[in-house]
Amino acid sequence: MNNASFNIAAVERDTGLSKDVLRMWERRYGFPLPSRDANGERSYTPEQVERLRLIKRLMDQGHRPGKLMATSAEELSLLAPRRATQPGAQHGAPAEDIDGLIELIVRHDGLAYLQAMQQRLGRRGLQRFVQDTVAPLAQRIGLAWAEGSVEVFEEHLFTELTKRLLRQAIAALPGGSRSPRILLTTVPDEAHVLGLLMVEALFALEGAECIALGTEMPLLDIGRAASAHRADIVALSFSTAFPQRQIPGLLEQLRLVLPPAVALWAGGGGVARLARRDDALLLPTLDAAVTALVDWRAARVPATG
Amino acid sequence: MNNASFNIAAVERDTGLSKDVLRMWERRYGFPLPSRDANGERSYTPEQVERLRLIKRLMDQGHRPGKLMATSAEELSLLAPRRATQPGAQHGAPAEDIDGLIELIVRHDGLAYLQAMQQRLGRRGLQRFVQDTVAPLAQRIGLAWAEGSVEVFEEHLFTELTKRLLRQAIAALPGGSRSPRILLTTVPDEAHVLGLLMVEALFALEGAECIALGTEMPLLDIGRAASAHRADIVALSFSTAFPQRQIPGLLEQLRLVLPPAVALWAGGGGVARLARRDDALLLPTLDAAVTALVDWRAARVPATG
DNA sequence: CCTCCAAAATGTCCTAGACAAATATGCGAT
DNA sequence: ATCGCATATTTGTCTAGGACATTTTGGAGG
Repeated sequence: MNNASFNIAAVERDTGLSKDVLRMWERRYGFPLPSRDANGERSYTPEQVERLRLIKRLMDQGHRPGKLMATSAEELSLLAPRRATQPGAQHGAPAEDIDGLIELIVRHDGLAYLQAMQQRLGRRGLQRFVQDTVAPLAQRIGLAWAEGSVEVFEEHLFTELTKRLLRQAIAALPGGSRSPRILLTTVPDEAHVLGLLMVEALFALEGAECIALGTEMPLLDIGRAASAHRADIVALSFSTAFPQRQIPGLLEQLRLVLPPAVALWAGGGGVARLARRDDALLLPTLDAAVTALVDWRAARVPATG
Repeated sequence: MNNASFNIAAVERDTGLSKDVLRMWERRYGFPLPSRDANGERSYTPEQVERLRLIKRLMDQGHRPGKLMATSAEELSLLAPRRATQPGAQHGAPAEDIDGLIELIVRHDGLAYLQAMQQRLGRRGLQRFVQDTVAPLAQRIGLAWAEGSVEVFEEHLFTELTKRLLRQAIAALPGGSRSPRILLTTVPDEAHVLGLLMVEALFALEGAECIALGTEMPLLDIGRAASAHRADIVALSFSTAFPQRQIPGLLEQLRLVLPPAVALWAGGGGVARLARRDDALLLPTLDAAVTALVDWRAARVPATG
């Protein structure tokens, strides 16, 4: 029923592992060992792709490839997340509430999920909704995906529905027109948008002027956009899934293409473990982001006129 | 002011040209010829990156790299789009109206754009708004980008604002619950979502049950999502920017992982030049998509009960 | 228990060759 | 002249294996 075969480009597409890595693993660990097609090119089975996706998931949790390659399929599926959940930021809704929402997602009941969320939003107001419900929910879904208890398409469904909720809520706010003017986006290869939306909601609640440019903006274009929109601040979001090692280089490079007067803020779970820097302000939590906005305003002599 | 340098990975990120291609061009055409850093690794200047982006843009319009490499910067910037605008689908709003909307975008006046669009939506209704305004506007922006008269970040702004409008309009519709159940998504590397939203709006207007899963779903997950949601149809969208040569292989492969009873529809400008196939229904226009939905319903014996 | 250093593990870059697929070109026939 | 077809060229992607910077682990010594 499922005798598809994958060439190396298709495997790269579906696993996110580069061709270089796939070939290197084959050389070093003997896995995956694809058969060859008529042209002598690698041809992977769906089972190999499946195993690679599992391995990728476990690696994102801190496991090392060398060990994983030597592990049998059954043992792999038993491996729990290695890195402890950071216990911070657990204020907010009780865990059962969040679990109930996740339950609706994995039952694929989008309608019920939307209704439940709508209700929470109405009851708590946007600010607390974002901080108490959306943020922990997103974190929990990410964790559940890492454990394997939530499928990729279920995470996509969650993201899509939640995006819609937040966008609607933001649209309902009076358009912020107080300074600062904040440009929101992500770098290429960072497609996660929820973090950006959460912070946009909070900034908009504070009356800041948010310019949301979606995700995956090339660095040179971020620089141009900042100039064109006369932004005071460029705010980037990095999810925990984004390769951390790349972030310092990206910030450094972006700083070089950005007008010096424009502040560079980087937020999201991806920057939590990074060291403080001169060229960018790191905002690992939503609270930190709001504080930064307040501080920014305080630092400016209020032009009362 | 802008003395950043790009390693080959950064160039790949920002231009979309693979490392293989960059090295091959260097070997064959002598451009780009990056300097080397202390480790002997390629180091590109911002000017080279800029020129590569221009070349990529022109190639997407049908120019050949061999010619472009030999052309001077000034000559390059004069090159017009080579492929004629497909003159079809030009019914709808008069060109000046559309140009006016684009004018608002390149002035970076998001608020005015939203208001103008909101007004059009109210006046014409969602269906005509999508077909007469959003579709030609998207096409025109794509063309303008290809010409170089619209920047990447301006296109992002347009997409972002228009997405919000369409999402809001769709959310305001009564949730469709008539069959068929249609799962909407795109394949990995296809991040364009506007086409998907336009067709979602039209399908939702017809009362179909749309399950939007966002973009870039790995093929294996599309198969699982279709089963989990008991979808009747999987609808994919391919923008004109998506490499056409890859589409047939993707459809073939997806067909293999999809339950046989599930129909596979592929729409968007990317499929316009493709030959008819057995394994998937090609829907190059929005009209074709709506027709396909009507036909699908007609083909089923209406369960009147 | 902590700190520091060596060793191992890992990813990314490198060169250079081969070849299939897409596209252009030229030729003969209508 | 124009159409169709065969040949030539152009182009992208794959292959192999080597090198090395960086990160992580593990052990020795304080």
